[in-house]
Amino acid sequence: MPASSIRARVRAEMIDEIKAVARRHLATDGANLSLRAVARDMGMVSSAIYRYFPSRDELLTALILEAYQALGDAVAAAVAGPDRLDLRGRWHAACRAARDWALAHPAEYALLYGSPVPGYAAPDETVEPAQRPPLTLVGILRDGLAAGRIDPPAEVLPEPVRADLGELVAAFFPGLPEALLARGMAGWTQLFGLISFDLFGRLNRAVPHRDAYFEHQIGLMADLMGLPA
Amino acid sequence: MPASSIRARVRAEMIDEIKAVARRHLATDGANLSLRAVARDMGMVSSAIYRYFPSRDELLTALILEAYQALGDAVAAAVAGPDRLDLRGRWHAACRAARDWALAHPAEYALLYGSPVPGYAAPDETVEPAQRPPLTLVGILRDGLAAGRIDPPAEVLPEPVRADLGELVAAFFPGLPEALLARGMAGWTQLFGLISFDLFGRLNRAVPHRDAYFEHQIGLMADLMGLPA
DNA sequence: TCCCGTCAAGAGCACTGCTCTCGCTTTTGT
DNA sequence: ACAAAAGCGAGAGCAGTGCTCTTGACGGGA
Repeated sequence: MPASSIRARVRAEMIDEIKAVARRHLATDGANLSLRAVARDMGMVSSAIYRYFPSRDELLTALILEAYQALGDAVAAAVAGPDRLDLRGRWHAACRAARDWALAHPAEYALLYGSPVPGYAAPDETVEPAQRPPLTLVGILRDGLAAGRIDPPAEVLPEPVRADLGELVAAFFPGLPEALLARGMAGWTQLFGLISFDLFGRLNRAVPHRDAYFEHQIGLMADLMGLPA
Repeated sequence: MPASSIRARVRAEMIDEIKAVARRHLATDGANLSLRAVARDMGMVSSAIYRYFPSRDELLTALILEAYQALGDAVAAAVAGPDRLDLRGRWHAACRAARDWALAHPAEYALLYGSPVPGYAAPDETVEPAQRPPLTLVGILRDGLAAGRIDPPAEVLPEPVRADLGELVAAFFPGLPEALLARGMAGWTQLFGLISFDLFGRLNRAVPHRDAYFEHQIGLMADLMGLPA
């Protein structure tokens, strides 16, 4: 008796192939990719797809999970590249990795960070992978603070904000000043905004040299977060 | 002979009603609203809609244009409220107006700033209205600089960035230092990111008090842009 | 060997955007 | 005032969609 029966093996390969074909369709059709078209591309009848994914939304969820995984891995790998205390280098590397991944997989990025798909509600299993990129970014600040290379911001946060961020600090970065977390989240927000504007064509006419623009704007946020030059 | 014939009057009313019904459907169906459903809601047959909008995309374009107009008006009105030299007040008012409009019209905001609709290419007529909000925001910086209340940033921009932003400066804000424009665009990017994260549910679990969070993060960007307290 | 579970296939339902034709009414030109 | 032209709603129809259900064939565990 094989550890995985022939059936199970074939089934796993089928699922992988469906996801691969669906990813291709995602690039042209966005979130309303067609199961029938995927089935056609695979030489099967549409109803057969439902043996592997009980609905179109489940297929979407699988693609979303894989995309989060890929983006999270890319950012994590980038952040681990430079010396641990080269804060600015790590910040830039992480941001660049996120943007590069997005430019290489625009449809998947849009699926993750674009408008929510009308009838679709992201299941809970997506929340943890979705948190990885911002957590990785803020991790740079944690490291810098621990090494004494970042001075925590002087400002005191107004109350409801401090309490909310305090919960996040307690859960993910014990000891991190809330004001520093706030600046880290600003950096993450800016990164998302820069990538989205770029990808969704908002800079098309205005800024021809988008790589350089991105690097500079990312550097501005590094200043705001207090990363030493 | 009436200045506008009965037919023309009825036609204009029809177009308005179609847009109104479509806006309602937008809220539930997002960008894939259905012409047939709109027609059903109006008690007509689907083919009749095509007398008024030659395609679904044209209807979308009309909705997009009106949405840009509404958002642009809201931001412009907010910016004109406070004293002209109350830079921080104007910045906060403008950002708040944009967010309020987005929260009141989430589907329309998603149409403007969410993932691009798959088969749809925004016609040229949308580019000017799309520029209004950021131009209004940077206008605050122009006013502050002219009044001597903002010190232009000390940094020198790396070359391709300076040249690109120089074109924008020449076109829209003659005399404005490119570095200041860069910071204004960072503010606009951050505003878009904050609203999107809020609207697309990315803060749901993490930040319960989103109004206060928004105000604080917007204030951070005011600091970055050099707005005096 | 037998039988149960899995599979692909096909038909079918309700829906979509869009086109075309058919009559009817309003507007326009003479 | 009358006819031609243009605008209009209704309906049928085409190709496509997600999804369900039934049918028949095949493989693997007992």
